[in-house]
Formats: sequence, structure tokens, C-alpha cells
Amino acid sequence: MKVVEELRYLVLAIQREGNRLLAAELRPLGITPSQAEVLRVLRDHGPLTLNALGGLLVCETGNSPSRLVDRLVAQGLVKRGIDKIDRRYLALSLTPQGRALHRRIITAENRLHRTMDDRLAGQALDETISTLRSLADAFPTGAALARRRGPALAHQEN
Amino acid sequence: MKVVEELRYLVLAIQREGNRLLAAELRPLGITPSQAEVLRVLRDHGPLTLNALGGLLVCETGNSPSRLVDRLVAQGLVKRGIDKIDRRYLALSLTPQGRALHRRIITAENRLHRTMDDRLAGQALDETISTLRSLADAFPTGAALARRRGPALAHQEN
DNA sequence: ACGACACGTGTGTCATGTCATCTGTTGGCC
DNA sequence: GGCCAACAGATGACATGACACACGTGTCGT
Repeated sequence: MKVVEELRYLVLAIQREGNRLLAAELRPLGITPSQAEVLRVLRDHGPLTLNALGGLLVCETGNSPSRLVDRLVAQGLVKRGIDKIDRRYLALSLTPQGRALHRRIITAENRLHRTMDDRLAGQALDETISTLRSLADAFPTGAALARRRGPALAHQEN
Repeated sequence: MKVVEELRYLVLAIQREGNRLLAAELRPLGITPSQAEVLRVLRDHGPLTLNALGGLLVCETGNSPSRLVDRLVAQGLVKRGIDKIDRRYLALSLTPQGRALHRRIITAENRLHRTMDDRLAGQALDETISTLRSLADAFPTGAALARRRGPALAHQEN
């Protein structure tokens, strides 16, 4: 098997398993990994339009995450406001319940991170991150990650 | 952001983009990346039961890939036989059309792999692979990959 | 032989993801 | 002012993924 092909399948496998584990951790909270990412981005990057939110999400590349946001609004976790000036724009922000839930999400995510840390003990993580970054940064969702790293690093230490 | 968390998001971003690019390459062939993986596994590992196929797939961890196979059967790419001895088992294999399509799939995948190779020029790929393996091998789908590496390496040089 | 159990597979349901297309809104150009 | 292109968001369609459960078939203990 070619090296890049093995890389592709490894990335697929790790993404699947990580998502499965995280989903299990989040299930008691009533949300999914994608929804958790939305809450996180909304918490870190103030009120956002739907487009801007989509530009910061890794989990949804395509169009706008309308339906993803829909469910969060239905659960009372996100407030969907309409821009008074230009009624095309939304103003998405967390409700108090959304902020409260986000704290519990961090706990759940930390359990997953501990599991991953154990698996990765003694591995050259920095080099791996650097390699994956060089691959990801060329792509839109990788750029989304870079945007999140950039302007709001201070908020993201948890 | 914690290192493992960045790793998690990088893996997510790369998986998404890789899948998107591969889907675009495969669209003219009328199949999806997951379907391509099924064809590949069936080509490399003789006739399989549904369970055995699921055990070799990275793309479908959960139950059995019934519906995934359904569409391939509907397209005439996979033959679904029933075991004469134990009628619970299926005997899944490629049809001649499936084998022919698989050759075109390899070409499409190679275009993606060239793109990835370009992005990764000069990176320490071996270390990255090793790190990711140590993470993946602990999980069921990672084990699936290992199984594919193991018994049938000779078939997989393309 | 037969009945509980295990097992392989099929199916219902829900939430994504992705693409294409539609709708409503605004801005700009005449 | 009025038309039209551009833009933000919503929606339809399709294929995954994941979980739980239903169904048919075989096995095994008794």
C-alpha cells in the first residue's frame, strides 16, 4: 500500500473512532460532536452569521450549516437573531443554557483527550501535528482551523 | 488548544477534505468513496460474508454494511450469493463489471494521492504514520486496517 | 426432537455531509 | 423609482454512519 494511501485510511479510521468515542461521551448531554463544535465556535467567536460560522467549522465544509443550527435552536442552546440593518444576516449566539452546556462539553471532551493522550504516550506528536498541518492548511477546513487558532487563541485554553 | 485536541481537529479536517476530493474524482464513475472501499476489499479478499466485509472496512464500524452493499448490487458491481450450507451467510464477490470499475477507481485514487504527495513533500511521513498507527491500532477500525495490511499485502501494490 | 439461544443479516430511525436549487433581501445601475 | 445581479440563508435529494431492534436460520443442550 502506498504511504499516502495508508495515511488516508489511518486518518479515516482515527476520525471515525474519535467521533464514535466523543459521541458516546456527549450522548448523556443530548448533543452530537458536530453540535458541540458549533457551541464551541459560538462561545469563542462572539455572535456570528451563518456564513461566518460555517467558515470556522471543520465539521461542515459545504453550504451553510442551517440544519445543524436548527436543532441547537430547537434545544434552546443557540439564539438566532436577525440583523436589523440587513435582514439577510443572522446573528447566532449562545443562550445561557448553551453556555452552561458548553462547560459540561469540555469535561466530556477532556475524557476523550485523556484517552488519546494515553494512546499517544511517547510518540513524536509535534512532528505529526506539523505534517498534518501542512496537509490541512491547503484546504478550506484546514484554513478554518487556522482562523480559529489565530485570532482567539487566548480564549481557547481549557 | 491542547495538542491532542489540535490533532483531533486536524484529523477531522483532513478526512473531510480528502473525502470531498475523492468523491469528486469518483463522481464520474458513479460511485462514492465508501463504495470504492467495498470494491477494493472485495477484490483483495476473495468472497466475503457481510460480517467479514464489515470487519475489513474502515468506513463502516457499526453493524453490517447491508445498505452500502445493496447499492453496489443494484448497480451490478457486486454479486450477492447465499451460502448453500448455512443460509445465514452471504457470499459477496465482484462481478466482471465490478472488477472493471475497480481499475478505473485506482486511477482516480492515484490522482488524489498525487495531490497529497505534493502537499506532503519534504515531510517526515514515516514518523507520522507510526504515530497515527499507534493511535488507530487500539480501535476496531484500526484493527481492520491492520488485518488488511497483514494477510494480503501482495495484492495491494497498485 | 425440541426449545432456548446465538448469530448473520435486514430494517427503522436519527443526524450528518454534500450538492444543487430555491427564496427572500439588498445594493447598484438605469 | 424600478429592474436585476449578488448575496445570505433555507430546502430537497441522496448517501452515509451509528444505534437499536426485528427476523430468519442454525446450534446445542437436554
